[in-house]
Amino acid sequence: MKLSKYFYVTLRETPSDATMPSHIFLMRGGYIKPVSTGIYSMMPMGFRVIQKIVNIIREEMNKIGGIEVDLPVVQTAELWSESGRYQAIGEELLRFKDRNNHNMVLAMTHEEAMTDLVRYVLNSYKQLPVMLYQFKTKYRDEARARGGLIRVREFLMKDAYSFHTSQEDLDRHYQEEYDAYLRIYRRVGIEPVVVQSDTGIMGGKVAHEFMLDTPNGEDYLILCKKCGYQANREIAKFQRVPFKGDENAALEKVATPNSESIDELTKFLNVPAESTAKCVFFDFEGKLITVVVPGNLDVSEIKLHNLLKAKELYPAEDSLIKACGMVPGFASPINSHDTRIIVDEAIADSFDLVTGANEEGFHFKHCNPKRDFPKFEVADIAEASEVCKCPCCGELLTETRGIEMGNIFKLGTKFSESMGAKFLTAEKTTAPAIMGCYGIGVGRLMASVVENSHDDFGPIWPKSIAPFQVEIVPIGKEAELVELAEKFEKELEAAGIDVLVDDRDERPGVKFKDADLWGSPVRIAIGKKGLANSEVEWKFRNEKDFSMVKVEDVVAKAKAYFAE
RNA sequence: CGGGAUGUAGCUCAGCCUGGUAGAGCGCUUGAAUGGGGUUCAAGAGGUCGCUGAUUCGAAUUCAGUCAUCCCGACCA
Repeated sequence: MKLSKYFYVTLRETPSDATMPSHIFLMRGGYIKPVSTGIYSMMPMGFRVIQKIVNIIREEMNKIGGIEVDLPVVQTAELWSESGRYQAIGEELLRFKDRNNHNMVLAMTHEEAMTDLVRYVLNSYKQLPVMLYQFKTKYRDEARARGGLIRVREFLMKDAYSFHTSQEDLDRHYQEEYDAYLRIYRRVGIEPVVVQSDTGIMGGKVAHEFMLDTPNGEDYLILCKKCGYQANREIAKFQRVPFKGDENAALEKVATPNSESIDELTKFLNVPAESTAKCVFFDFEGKLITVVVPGNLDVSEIKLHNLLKAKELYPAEDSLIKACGMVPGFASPINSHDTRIIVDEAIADSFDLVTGANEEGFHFKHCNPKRDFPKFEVADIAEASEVCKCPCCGELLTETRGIEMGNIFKLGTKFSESMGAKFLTAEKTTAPAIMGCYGIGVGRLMASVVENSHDDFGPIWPKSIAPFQVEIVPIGKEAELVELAEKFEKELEAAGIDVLVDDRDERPGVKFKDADLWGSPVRIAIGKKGLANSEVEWKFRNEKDFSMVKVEDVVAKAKAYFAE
């Protein structure tokens, strides 16, 4: 490809609204063009990368028996009502009416449509297992799109769905998907961190997320460096270390003026945070939920969501807290009423705690929850952090941040049951198919690769997905330079290598800066000086220095490098 | 949905406080010199200052509303 005939743009300056490296370089290199919040056009440079990622994923899906299909984005509300998700999902699902006034949605995922397809065909256990997948646009009306392609509203996703006759067969295939995912990420140069994750609106029990470990990540990950326990912080478990002082000491009210926060309280009383019981309040369907966790930990709202099976959960207003007999800032379940009390496991086994007295400016010392609290439930409700111990081996946990590049779920029969994707077993009984689903956001993966691999000048693409694998840069416009560039272009393309020739009448500096933004693994500069010795300059994008290569060796060297 | 900020040339921004003929750099067009990390010179093209309304003799500038975009938080298969 000759650059003079291509459709491209590069930006000299960083767009004012971009902060993440992937966003900056995808904009500056002319890979993407914003159209609206979280909605982007793919320009030719970006589309080339997307297509290469798609091909890698397709190869790996086919390897494990996947069969490609293509389902619609525009779907009826009726279909989503069958699974219950038309009602269960909030504003993230974009709803609208067609000209006949029918309620419609833009699909944010395809479990319903895929289950609908399978039930149309499925009769017998002999047809299972089957795994269907597609590359399809999803629309999610995100409350807050951000970070270029990291979190968008419209995006291309590879979504796969498997259907099985038994849990064992799902387990077997789930492992195949897991392994295929590892191969996919490694082929684009990323070693993912795989964590246990929440199943959210998908339902199901087991799920894993494939994360890029990066300080720019939106998700928090809890890792054990010793035994390998890895989980999304949302659901991470940890060993409780109950605080145990004097079990029999009587409640004692102490004045704690201006000590509304745990920080102020522990300083005032000179006690450790883990010896305090912190109350956090939520409004669940109009009723007050009182959650009690150790003062050094936070409540995991996801764990609470799952425990309550809540669709919506909000922080409680002070008026609601007071109506139940508690005083914000000085609260505890002691003497409260009309509230469901959920106590973290650590608190349930602790005693001699400091907690609120439900009176402005006062706390209780020596609180023993089992003795002093009204009836309460015990649950794993606190959020894991770096002060917590591994649930498996007891080692101190570490925390890092990640970008979710993909996920896999064991769905079970949530959709097949509700939508009637059933089959006749060998025993002549009817059973719903057992399902799994597996997703990869293609654009987010492209951005993740840039986050993972770039320098101050642009992306450093792996050769598997670089828009062009070789960029040829003639320095000057003498006929012999141009002719040699064309010769290289023809011969390399004949060898199946993607080549970009910068045939513009531009200064070398301009060409090199642009080449860095396009990140080809190999750059070949053809200059008069080198040509005097029949040599050209060969430079790897990920190395600082270049080497001189004889003109006659260039094509063979490139072939060898890209054959690796 | 809360909090903060920004909308002026293709891009990055100044001008606004204190109202009076629309600015710079880069990019683009033409010409010339140059030619190994965004070179230089000359001549040009390009903007109803996000939109609507109000105040005023006069609004990019003041006021009100509205739309859009970004950042932080909430939310997020």
